[in-house]
Amino acid sequence: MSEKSAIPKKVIYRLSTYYRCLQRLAENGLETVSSGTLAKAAGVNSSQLRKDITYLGQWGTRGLGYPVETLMSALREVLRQEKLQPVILVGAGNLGSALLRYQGFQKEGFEVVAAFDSDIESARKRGLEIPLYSDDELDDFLQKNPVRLAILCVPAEFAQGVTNRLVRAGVQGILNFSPAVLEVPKDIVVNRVDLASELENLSFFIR
Amino acid sequence: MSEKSAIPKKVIYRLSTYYRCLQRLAENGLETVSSGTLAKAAGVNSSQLRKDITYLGQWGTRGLGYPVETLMSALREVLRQEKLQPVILVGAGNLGSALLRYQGFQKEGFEVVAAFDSDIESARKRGLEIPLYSDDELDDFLQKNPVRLAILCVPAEFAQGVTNRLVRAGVQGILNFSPAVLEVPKDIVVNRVDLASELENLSFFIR
DNA sequence: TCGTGTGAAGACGTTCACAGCT
DNA sequence: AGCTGTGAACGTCTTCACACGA
Repeated sequence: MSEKSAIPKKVIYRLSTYYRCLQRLAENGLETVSSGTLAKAAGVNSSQLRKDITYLGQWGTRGLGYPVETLMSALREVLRQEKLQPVILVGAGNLGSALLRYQGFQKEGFEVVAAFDSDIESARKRGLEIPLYSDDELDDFLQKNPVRLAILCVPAEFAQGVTNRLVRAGVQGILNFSPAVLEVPKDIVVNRVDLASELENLSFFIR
Repeated sequence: MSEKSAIPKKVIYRLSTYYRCLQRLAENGLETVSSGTLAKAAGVNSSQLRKDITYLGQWGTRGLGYPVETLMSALREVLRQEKLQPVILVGAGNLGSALLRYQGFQKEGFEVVAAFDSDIESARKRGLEIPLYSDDELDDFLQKNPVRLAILCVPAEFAQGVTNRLVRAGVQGILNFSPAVLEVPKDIVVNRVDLASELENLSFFIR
């Protein structure tokens, strides 16, 4: 994990949640909000929320609460939502093309600029609107268009190989949807999302 | 969270990972594996792995390691992978229908038995092969087909309402893809997967 | 000697409780 | 009085280090 910032990963996730809650409050015309109110909306303890927010500096007014707009722009800055971030997606199979059709990333400030697949013909058949390239063109593409974030949806057995190429080409963050555990240099960040594990986990905890 | 079991949530996630790593090892004909080897494959510390495994009982042989097959069946039992689990999906919009096309849940022992959407006509146009119903039929369906797990992909503003109906109809675990924070009775388990937050998080930690 | 199982230590994250500002 | 900011207490998770069995 990068040593640049002292904000823990868990806090960053919560800050995203706070931001979304603030958006709703702002839509309702609210101008200030107390830690208690915002905490309830975000499903956390109010002192945790206060502590999380002090990572951004001191924005609150004692006796009053936090100014909604100011807090939101502080969050946007920390979360790098200020500008559109380009992202590539590797592995346009079932899950990959599913994610491409899903427009949620775009809405949150990310633009998927290209997709790569080893079997470009099958991938084409899925009728996607994003520029689609063969795996072989990955290195070329990244040389011409430096992109720092990649979404990885290839089968587990290819995940490490593709990862190595991504890292060599300068990608610094990988959102890994394959069930594989990736080995990367320690300045590269990997977030794994394992959909099957999430269901498995639920299935364990119900009764 | 259910009090039935003393195994922490984080451990359950790791057990899923160990299981997948063991599958690979078993394919290669390995019969026993040491904590060190398996830990490396799973990307964790070896004493953590040993501690996690003792939640299942004592399966290892000192000086030798763990018997691969035995350990796998112990894991299958704990993770409830023994039998196919029925699941419903609510919200067949962009993300929902994307997940339906993705066959990964099926592969891991879950069967999506039905999908629900408020706008059944638009949803039909997406050409899905799973039985598709209107939201109104949710309660009826669950009365006739008790299902304990639901995947929730509706927009944030409808998430709490749908959740309430799911809970009333007997659903006990919800995999929540909407960015909303859900309020549920404490015997109901919710796992949230927020795709945009995952990218945001990466984007924060790179440099 | 090799590798598990585990108490103890340490790191990390959360909650409490209250001083101090408005 | 209301609410933030924060040290201190508490709890949880991870790692260490070593006794003990094969």
